[in-house]
Amino acid sequence: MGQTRQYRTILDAAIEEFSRLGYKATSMQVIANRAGIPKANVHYYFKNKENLYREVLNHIIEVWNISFDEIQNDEEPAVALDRMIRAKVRLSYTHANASRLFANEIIHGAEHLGDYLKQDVRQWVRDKSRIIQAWIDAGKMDPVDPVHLIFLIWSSTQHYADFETQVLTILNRAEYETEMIDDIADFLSQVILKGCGLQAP
Amino acid sequence: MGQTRQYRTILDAAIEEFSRLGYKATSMQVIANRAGIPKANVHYYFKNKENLYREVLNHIIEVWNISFDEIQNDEEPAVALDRMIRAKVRLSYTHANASRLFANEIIHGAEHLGDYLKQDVRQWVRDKSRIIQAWIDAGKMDPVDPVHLIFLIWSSTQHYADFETQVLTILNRAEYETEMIDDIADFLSQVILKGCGLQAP
DNA sequence: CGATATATTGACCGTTTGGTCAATATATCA
DNA sequence: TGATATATTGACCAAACGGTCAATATATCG
Repeated sequence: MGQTRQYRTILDAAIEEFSRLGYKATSMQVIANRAGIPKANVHYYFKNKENLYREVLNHIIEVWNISFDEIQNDEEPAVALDRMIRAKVRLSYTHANASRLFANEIIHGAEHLGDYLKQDVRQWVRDKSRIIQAWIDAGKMDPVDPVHLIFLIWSSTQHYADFETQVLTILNRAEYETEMIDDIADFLSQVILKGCGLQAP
Repeated sequence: MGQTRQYRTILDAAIEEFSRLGYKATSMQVIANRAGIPKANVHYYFKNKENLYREVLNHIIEVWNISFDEIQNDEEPAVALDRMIRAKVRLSYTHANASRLFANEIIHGAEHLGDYLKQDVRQWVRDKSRIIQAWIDAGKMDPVDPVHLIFLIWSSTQHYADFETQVLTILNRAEYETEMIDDIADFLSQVILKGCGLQAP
Protein backbone atom coordinates (compact mmCIF):
# COMPACT_ATOMS: atom_id res chain seq x y z
CA MET A 1 0.00 0.00 0.00
CA GLY A 2 3.02 2.21 0.50
CA GLN A 3 4.74 3.86 -2.46
CA THR A 4 2.48 3.21 -5.42
CA ARG A 5 2.04 5.52 -8.41
CA GLN A 6 -1.26 6.89 -7.09
CA TYR A 7 0.36 7.59 -3.73
CA ARG A 8 2.84 9.95 -5.37
CA THR A 9 0.17 11.58 -7.52
CA ILE A 10 -1.77 12.50 -4.40
CA LEU A 11 1.34 13.62 -2.53
CA ASP A 12 2.37 15.93 -5.37
CA ALA A 13 -1.14 17.37 -5.59
CA ALA A 14 -1.10 17.91 -1.82
CA ILE A 15 2.26 19.71 -1.91
CA GLU A 16 0.95 21.98 -4.63
CA GLU A 17 -2.27 22.84 -2.81
CA PHE A 18 -0.99 23.05 0.77
CA SER A 19 1.74 25.43 -0.38
CA ARG A 20 -0.90 27.80 -1.70
CA LEU A 21 -3.02 28.40 1.38
CA GLY A 22 -1.54 26.40 4.23
CA TYR A 23 -2.97 23.47 6.16
CA LYS A 24 -6.31 24.67 7.42
CA ALA A 25 -7.45 26.61 4.37
CA THR A 26 -6.76 23.72 2.00
CA SER A 27 -9.61 21.23 1.51
CA MET A 28 -9.32 17.53 0.74
CA GLN A 29 -11.64 18.15 -2.19
CA VAL A 30 -9.29 20.50 -4.04
CA ILE A 31 -6.40 18.09 -3.46
CA ALA A 32 -8.52 15.29 -4.92
CA ASN A 33 -9.51 17.50 -7.85
CA ARG A 34 -5.88 18.33 -8.60
CA ALA A 35 -4.97 14.65 -8.39
CA GLY A 36 -7.87 13.88 -10.72
CA ILE A 37 -9.53 11.32 -8.46
CA PRO A 38 -12.57 11.21 -6.13
CA LYS A 39 -12.08 12.46 -2.61
CA ALA A 40 -12.82 9.04 -1.13
CA ASN A 41 -9.87 7.63 -3.03
CA VAL A 42 -7.53 10.09 -1.30
CA HIS A 43 -8.71 8.69 2.02
CA TYR A 44 -7.85 5.22 0.81
CA TYR A 45 -4.16 6.18 0.74
CA PHE A 46 -4.11 8.72 3.60
CA LYS A 47 -6.43 8.10 6.48
CA ASN A 48 -7.04 11.78 7.21
CA LYS A 49 -5.98 15.34 6.38
CA GLU A 50 -3.56 15.65 9.27
CA ASN A 51 -1.83 12.45 8.20
CA LEU A 52 -1.51 13.57 4.58
CA TYR A 53 -0.09 16.93 5.64
CA ARG A 54 2.46 15.28 7.91
CA GLU A 55 3.66 13.01 5.11
CA VAL A 56 3.94 16.05 2.86
CA LEU A 57 6.10 17.80 5.47
CA ASN A 58 8.28 14.71 5.94
CA HIS A 59 8.78 14.37 2.22
CA ILE A 60 9.81 18.00 1.90
CA ILE A 61 12.14 17.82 4.88
CA GLU A 62 13.94 14.90 3.22
CA VAL A 63 14.48 16.88 0.02
CA TRP A 64 15.49 19.88 2.10
CA ASN A 65 18.07 18.01 4.14
CA ILE A 66 19.72 16.56 1.04
CA SER A 67 20.48 20.05 -0.25
CA PHE A 68 21.65 21.30 3.09
CA ASP A 69 25.00 20.00 4.26
CA GLU A 70 26.92 22.79 2.71
CA ILE A 71 29.84 24.13 4.71
CA GLN A 72 32.75 22.26 6.23
CA ASN A 73 35.37 23.13 8.75
CA ASP A 74 38.47 23.06 6.59
CA GLU A 75 37.13 25.33 3.87
CA GLU A 76 37.83 28.98 3.30
CA PRO A 77 34.85 30.95 4.70
CA ALA A 78 34.43 33.01 1.51
CA VAL A 79 34.20 29.88 -0.63
CA ALA A 80 31.90 28.03 1.76
CA LEU A 81 29.49 30.92 2.41
CA ASP A 82 29.38 31.87 -1.25
CA ARG A 83 28.42 28.31 -2.15
CA MET A 84 25.89 28.19 0.69
CA ILE A 85 24.19 31.39 -0.48
CA ARG A 86 24.09 30.30 -4.12
CA ALA A 87 22.73 26.87 -3.20
CA LYS A 88 19.98 28.45 -1.13
CA VAL A 89 19.01 30.91 -3.87
CA ARG A 90 18.80 28.05 -6.32
CA LEU A 91 16.75 25.97 -3.87
CA SER A 92 14.29 28.82 -3.40
CA TYR A 93 13.92 28.90 -7.16
CA THR A 94 13.66 25.17 -7.92
CA HIS A 95 11.60 24.33 -4.83
CA ALA A 96 9.58 27.48 -4.36
CA ASN A 97 6.50 25.47 -3.37
CA ALA A 98 8.34 23.70 -0.58
CA SER A 99 9.77 27.01 0.60
CA ARG A 100 6.33 28.61 0.77
CA LEU A 101 4.84 25.59 2.51
CA PHE A 102 7.51 25.82 5.18
CA ALA A 103 7.07 29.55 5.50
CA ASN A 104 3.36 29.03 5.94
CA GLU A 105 3.87 26.40 8.58
CA ILE A 106 6.34 28.48 10.59
CA ILE A 107 4.33 31.71 10.36
CA HIS A 108 1.37 29.82 11.78
CA GLY A 109 3.41 28.62 14.74
CA ALA A 110 4.91 25.40 13.32
CA GLU A 111 2.35 23.31 15.17
CA HIS A 112 2.71 20.41 12.76
CA LEU A 113 6.49 20.44 12.59
CA GLY A 114 6.73 18.95 16.06
CA ASP A 115 10.31 18.34 17.15
CA TYR A 116 11.87 19.05 13.78
CA LEU A 117 12.72 22.65 14.67
CA LYS A 118 13.73 21.83 18.23
CA GLN A 119 15.87 18.87 17.28
CA ASP A 120 17.13 18.77 13.72
CA VAL A 121 17.17 22.43 12.71
CA ARG A 122 18.56 23.63 16.04
CA GLN A 123 21.35 21.08 15.84
CA TRP A 124 22.12 22.03 12.25
CA VAL A 125 22.37 25.70 13.24
CA ARG A 126 24.63 24.80 16.17
CA ASP A 127 26.98 22.81 13.95
CA LYS A 128 27.27 25.50 11.32
CA SER A 129 27.60 28.21 13.97
CA ARG A 130 30.57 26.40 15.45
CA ILE A 131 32.27 26.34 12.07
CA ILE A 132 31.66 30.04 11.52
CA GLN A 133 32.90 30.83 15.03
CA ALA A 134 36.08 28.88 14.29
CA TRP A 135 36.65 31.08 11.23
CA ILE A 136 36.16 34.16 13.37
CA ASP A 137 38.54 32.87 16.06
CA ALA A 138 41.11 32.20 13.34
CA GLY A 139 40.80 35.84 12.26
CA LYS A 140 39.51 34.87 8.84
CA MET A 141 36.37 37.03 9.05
CA ASP A 142 34.77 39.78 11.13
CA PRO A 143 33.36 38.87 14.55
CA VAL A 144 29.67 38.61 13.70
CA ASP A 145 27.06 36.52 15.51
CA PRO A 146 27.06 33.23 13.56
CA VAL A 147 23.39 32.46 14.28
CA HIS A 148 22.23 35.84 13.03
CA LEU A 149 24.41 35.38 9.96
CA ILE A 150 22.61 32.12 9.22
CA PHE A 151 19.25 33.86 9.73
CA LEU A 152 20.38 36.58 7.33
CA ILE A 153 21.26 34.06 4.63
CA TRP A 154 18.01 32.17 5.16
CA SER A 155 15.75 35.18 5.15
CA SER A 156 17.31 37.04 2.24
CA THR A 157 17.33 33.99 -0.02
CA GLN A 158 13.90 32.64 0.92
CA HIS A 159 12.39 36.04 0.38
CA TYR A 160 12.51 35.56 -3.39
CA ALA A 161 10.42 32.38 -3.14
CA ASP A 162 8.00 33.30 -0.38
CA PHE A 163 7.36 36.87 -1.53
CA GLU A 164 7.58 36.07 -5.22
CA THR A 165 4.37 37.99 -5.92
CA GLN A 166 5.72 41.18 -4.37
CA VAL A 167 9.16 40.87 -5.92
CA LEU A 168 7.84 40.26 -9.44
CA THR A 169 5.28 43.04 -9.11
CA ILE A 170 7.89 45.56 -8.06
CA LEU A 171 10.34 44.40 -10.72
CA ASN A 172 7.45 44.46 -13.23
CA ARG A 173 8.13 40.92 -14.42
CA ALA A 174 5.77 38.03 -15.10
CA GLU A 175 8.10 35.34 -13.78
CA TYR A 176 11.68 34.68 -12.77
CA GLU A 177 14.32 34.02 -15.39
CA THR A 178 17.60 32.19 -14.79
CA GLU A 179 19.43 35.43 -15.47
CA MET A 180 17.64 37.13 -12.59
CA ILE A 181 18.41 34.24 -10.27
CA ASP A 182 22.10 34.66 -11.04
CA ASP A 183 21.86 38.41 -10.39
CA ILE A 184 20.21 37.78 -7.03
CA ALA A 185 22.86 35.25 -6.04
CA ASP A 186 25.64 37.61 -7.14
CA PHE A 187 24.16 40.51 -5.19
CA LEU A 188 23.56 38.59 -1.97
CA SER A 189 26.94 36.89 -2.07
CA GLN A 190 28.71 40.18 -2.71
CA VAL A 191 26.99 42.18 0.04
CA ILE A 192 26.90 39.50 2.73
CA LEU A 193 30.48 38.35 2.23
CA LYS A 194 31.84 41.89 2.21
CA GLY A 195 29.64 42.63 5.22
CA CYS A 196 31.50 39.91 7.09
CA GLY A 197 34.89 41.22 6.03
CA LEU A 198 35.39 38.60 3.33
CA GLN A 199 36.53 38.94 -0.28
CA ALA A 200 34.50 37.26 -3.03
CA PRO A 201 36.14 33.98 -4.05
CA MET B 1 -22.19 53.95 11.90
CA GLY B 2 -18.54 54.45 11.07
CA GLN B 3 -15.91 54.63 13.82
CA THR B 4 -17.70 53.55 16.97
CA ARG B 5 -16.13 51.74 19.92
CA GLN B 6 -17.53 48.36 18.83
CA TYR B 7 -16.16 48.90 15.33
CA ARG B 8 -12.63 49.09 16.70
CA THR B 9 -13.15 46.13 19.01
CA ILE B 10 -14.08 43.97 16.02
CA LEU B 11 -11.27 45.36 13.87
CA ASP B 12 -8.69 44.58 16.54
CA ALA B 13 -10.07 41.08 17.00
CA ALA B 14 -9.94 40.57 13.24
CA ILE B 15 -6.32 41.74 12.99
CA GLU B 16 -5.38 39.32 15.74
CA GLU B 17 -7.15 36.35 14.17
CA PHE B 18 -6.39 36.98 10.49
CA SER B 19 -2.69 37.32 11.33
CA ARG B 20 -2.73 33.82 12.81
CA LEU B 21 -4.02 31.77 9.89
CA GLY B 22 -4.65 34.12 6.99
CA TYR B 23 -7.87 35.06 5.28
CA LYS B 24 -9.44 31.79 4.25
CA ALA B 25 -8.60 29.74 7.33
CA THR B 26 -10.01 32.33 9.72
CA SER B 27 -13.73 32.07 10.52
CA MET B 28 -16.10 34.88 11.37
CA GLN B 29 -17.07 32.90 14.45
CA VAL B 30 -13.60 33.01 16.05
CA ILE B 31 -13.37 36.73 15.31
CA ALA B 32 -16.75 37.23 17.01
CA ASN B 33 -15.62 35.09 19.95
CA ARG B 34 -12.43 37.14 20.38
CA ALA B 35 -14.45 40.35 20.20
CA GLY B 36 -16.85 38.89 22.78
CA ILE B 37 -20.01 39.39 20.73
CA PRO B 38 -22.37 37.23 18.66
CA LYS B 39 -21.39 36.58 15.09
CA ALA B 40 -24.47 38.36 13.76
CA ASN B 41 -23.28 41.53 15.46
CA VAL B 42 -20.04 41.42 13.47
CA HIS B 43 -22.12 41.44 10.30
CA TYR B 44 -23.91 44.52 11.54
CA TYR B 45 -20.65 46.50 11.28
CA PHE B 46 -19.02 44.65 8.35
CA LYS B 47 -21.30 43.31 5.71
CA ASN B 48 -19.16 40.29 4.91
CA LYS B 49 -15.80 38.59 5.54
CA GLU B 50 -14.12 40.00 2.46
CA ASN B 51 -15.13 43.51 3.50
CA LEU B 52 -13.82 43.09 7.03
CA TYR B 53 -10.52 41.72 5.74
CA ARG B 54 -10.11 44.61 3.34
CA GLU B 55 -10.69 47.14 6.10
CA VAL B 56 -8.13 45.32 8.21
CA LEU B 57 -5.61 45.54 5.38
CA ASN B 58 -6.34 49.24 4.82
CA HIS B 59 -5.94 49.97 8.51
CA ILE B 60 -2.59 48.18 8.62
CA ILE B 61 -1.37 49.88 5.45
CA GLU B 62 -2.06 53.25 7.07
CA VAL B 63 0.00 52.38 10.14
CA TRP B 64 2.67 50.94 7.87
CA ASN B 65 2.94 54.03 5.69
CA ILE B 66 3.31 56.33 8.69
CA SER B 67 6.45 54.47 9.79
CA PHE B 68 7.86 54.30 6.30
CA ASP B 69 9.13 57.58 4.88
CA GLU B 70 12.61 57.07 6.12
CA ILE B 71 15.40 58.17 3.84
CA GLN B 72 15.95 61.48 2.13
CA ASN B 73 18.17 62.67 -0.64
CA ASP B 74 20.44 65.03 1.23
CA GLU B 75 21.40 62.58 3.97
CA GLU B 76 24.54 60.55 4.33
CA PRO B 77 23.77 56.98 3.14
CA ALA B 78 25.24 55.36 6.26
CA VAL B 79 23.03 57.46 8.52
CA ALA B 80 19.90 57.01 6.44
CA LEU B 81 20.26 53.25 5.87
CA ASP B 82 21.17 52.65 9.49
CA ARG B 83 18.04 54.47 10.61
CA MET B 84 15.93 52.64 8.03
CA ILE B 85 17.16 49.25 9.21
CA ARG B 86 16.64 50.06 12.87
CA ALA B 87 13.15 51.45 12.22
CA LYS B 88 12.19 48.30 10.34
CA VAL B 89 13.53 45.99 13.07
CA ARG B 90 11.54 47.92 15.64
CA LEU B 91 8.42 47.83 13.46
CA SER B 92 8.71 44.05 13.09
CA TYR B 93 8.84 43.87 16.87
CA THR B 94 6.07 46.31 17.80
CA HIS B 95 3.76 45.32 14.92
CA ALA B 96 4.56 41.64 14.52
CA ASN B 97 0.90 40.81 13.88
CA ALA B 98 0.67 43.25 11.01
CA SER B 99 3.92 41.94 9.58
CA ARG B 100 2.68 38.36 9.67
CA LEU B 101 -0.66 39.32 8.17
CA PHE B 102 1.12 40.97 5.26
CA ALA B 103 3.46 38.04 4.85
CA ASN B 104 0.47 35.73 4.74
CA GLU B 105 -1.28 37.84 2.16
CA ILE B 106 1.74 38.06 -0.12
CA ILE B 107 2.69 34.39 0.17
CA HIS B 108 -0.83 33.54 -0.91
CA GLY B 109 -0.54 35.71 -4.00
CA ALA B 110 -1.67 39.09 -2.62
CA GLU B 111 -5.11 38.65 -4.17
CA HIS B 112 -6.72 41.00 -1.69
CA LEU B 113 -4.08 43.71 -1.84
CA GLY B 114 -5.28 44.78 -5.27
CA ASP B 115 -3.36 47.75 -6.62
CA TYR B 116 -1.46 48.49 -3.42
CA LEU B 117 1.63 46.56 -4.54
CA LYS B 118 1.42 47.71 -8.13
CA GLN B 119 0.85 51.36 -7.27
CA ASP B 120 1.99 52.46 -3.82
CA VAL B 121 4.72 49.96 -2.97
CA ARG B 122 6.24 50.00 -6.44
CA GLN B 123 6.36 53.78 -6.40
CA TRP B 124 7.90 53.80 -2.93
CA VAL B 125 10.62 51.39 -4.08
CA ARG B 126 11.26 53.53 -7.15
CA ASP B 127 11.67 56.68 -5.07
CA LYS B 128 14.03 55.10 -2.60
CA SER B 129 15.97 53.35 -5.35
CA ARG B 130 16.59 56.68 -7.03
CA ILE B 131 18.03 58.08 -3.81
CA ILE B 132 20.30 55.06 -3.35
CA GLN B 133 21.40 55.27 -6.98
CA ALA B 134 22.28 58.94 -6.45
CA TRP B 135 24.51 57.93 -3.55
CA ILE B 136 26.20 55.35 -5.76
CA ASP B 137 26.68 57.85 -8.57
CA ALA B 138 28.22 60.26 -6.07
CA GLY B 139 30.73 57.55 -5.12
CA LYS B 140 29.43 57.42 -1.56
CA MET B 141 28.80 53.66 -1.58
CA ASP B 142 29.44 50.51 -3.62
CA PRO B 143 27.52 50.01 -6.85
CA VAL B 144 24.87 47.57 -5.67
CA ASP B 145 21.39 47.10 -7.16
CA PRO B 146 19.20 49.48 -5.09
CA VAL B 147 16.07 47.37 -5.45
CA HIS B 148 17.79 44.23 -4.22
CA LEU B 149 19.24 46.23 -1.35
CA ILE B 150 15.72 47.24 -0.34
CA PHE B 151 14.60 43.60 -0.61
CA LEU B 152 17.54 42.59 1.58
CA ILE B 153 16.59 45.07 4.28
CA TRP B 154 12.94 44.07 4.12
CA SER B 155 13.53 40.33 4.21
CA SER B 156 16.19 40.27 6.90
CA THR B 157 14.22 42.49 9.27
CA GLN B 158 10.80 40.95 8.67
CA HIS B 159 12.23 37.50 9.23
CA TYR B 160 12.30 38.07 12.98
CA ALA B 161 8.57 38.79 13.04
CA ASP B 162 7.29 36.32 10.46
CA PHE B 163 9.50 33.40 11.53
CA GLU B 164 9.40 34.25 15.22
CA THR B 165 8.61 30.64 16.13
CA GLN B 166 11.69 29.33 14.34
CA VAL B 167 13.99 32.07 15.59
CA LEU B 168 12.96 31.68 19.22
CA THR B 169 13.14 27.89 19.04
CA ILE B 170 16.66 27.96 17.66
CA LEU B 171 17.77 30.62 20.14
CA ASN B 172 16.03 28.62 22.88
CA ARG B 173 14.07 31.60 24.14
CA ALA B 174 10.42 31.96 25.14
CA GLU B 175 10.00 35.45 23.73
CA TYR B 176 11.93 38.43 22.43
CA GLU B 177 13.52 40.89 24.83
CA THR B 178 14.42 44.48 24.02
CA GLU B 179 18.08 43.57 24.40
CA MET B 180 17.78 40.97 21.63
CA ILE B 181 16.06 43.46 19.37
CA ASP B 182 18.99 45.83 19.78
CA ASP B 183 21.44 43.04 19.01
CA ILE B 184 19.55 42.17 15.84
CA ALA B 185 19.49 45.79 14.71
CA ASP B 186 23.21 46.18 15.47
CA PHE B 187 24.08 43.03 13.56
CA LEU B 188 22.00 43.83 10.48
CA SER B 189 23.15 47.43 10.34
CA GLN B 190 26.79 46.42 10.70
CA VAL B 191 26.77 43.69 8.04
CA ILE B 192 24.55 45.39 5.46
CA LEU B 193 26.27 48.78 5.69
CA LYS B 194 29.73 47.29 5.46
CA GLY B 195 28.46 45.07 2.63
CA CYS B 196 27.64 48.24 0.70
CA GLY B 197 31.01 49.79 1.40
CA LEU B 198 29.75 52.08 4.15
CA GLN B 199 31.07 52.79 7.61
CA ALA B 200 28.74 52.60 10.60
CA PRO B 201 27.61 56.10 11.60
C1' DC C 1 -11.59 -20.06 -15.60
C1' DG C 2 -12.79 -18.79 -10.56
C1' DA C 3 -11.42 -16.81 -6.23
C1' DT C 4 -9.18 -13.64 -3.59
C1' DA C 5 -6.97 -9.18 -2.78
C1' DT C 6 -6.54 -4.49 -4.09
C1' DA C 7 -8.53 0.01 -5.89
C1' DT C 8 -12.07 3.00 -7.06
C1' DT C 9 -16.35 5.30 -6.48
C1' DG C 10 -20.99 7.75 -5.36
C1' DA C 11 -23.84 8.41 -1.72
C1' DC C 12 -24.15 9.81 2.67
C1' DC C 13 -23.31 11.72 7.76
C1' DG C 14 -22.52 15.19 11.31
C1' DT C 15 -20.29 19.62 11.73
C1' DT C 16 -18.78 24.09 10.44
C1' DT C 17 -18.80 27.66 7.12
C1' DG C 18 -20.45 32.64 5.58
C1' DG C 19 -24.44 34.98 5.70
C1' DT C 20 -29.60 36.47 6.69
C1' DC C 21 -33.53 37.96 9.30
C1' DA C 22 -37.09 38.94 12.41
C1' DA C 23 -37.34 39.89 17.19
C1' DT C 24 -35.69 42.33 20.91
C1' DA C 25 -32.99 45.45 23.64
C1' DT C 26 -30.90 49.98 24.25
C1' DA C 27 -29.91 54.74 23.27
C1' DT C 28 -31.49 59.34 21.51
C1' DC C 29 -34.25 63.22 21.65
C1' DA C 30 -38.81 65.73 20.92
C1' DT D 1 -42.84 60.58 29.03
C1' DG D 2 -43.29 58.30 24.21
C1' DA D 3 -41.61 57.74 19.57
C1' DT D 4 -37.91 56.91 16.63
C1' DA D 5 -33.29 55.36 15.43
C1' DT D 6 -29.54 52.43 16.58
C1' DA D 7 -27.58 47.95 18.40
C1' DT D 8 -27.80 43.36 19.75
C1' DT D 9 -29.15 38.68 19.48
C1' DG D 10 -30.71 33.61 18.69
C1' DA D 11 -32.49 30.96 15.22
C1' DC D 12 -31.96 29.58 10.87
C1' DC D 13 -30.27 28.59 5.79
C1' DA D 14 -27.63 26.55 1.88
C1' DA D 15 -23.05 25.25 0.87
C1' DA D 16 -18.71 23.23 1.93
C1' DC D 17 -16.10 20.78 5.28
C1' DG D 18 -13.58 16.12 6.90
C1' DG D 19 -14.62 11.65 6.99
C1' DT D 20 -17.17 6.86 6.40
C1' DC D 21 -19.05 2.96 4.04
C1' DA D 22 -21.06 -0.36 1.18
C1' DA D 23 -20.98 -1.33 -3.59
C1' DT D 24 -18.36 -1.95 -7.53
C1' DA D 25 -14.54 -2.28 -10.61
C1' DT D 26 -9.92 -3.97 -11.56
C1' DA D 27 -5.61 -6.77 -10.74
C1' DT D 28 -3.42 -10.87 -9.23
C1' DC D 29 -2.72 -15.58 -9.19
C1' DG D 30 -4.03 -20.65 -8.23
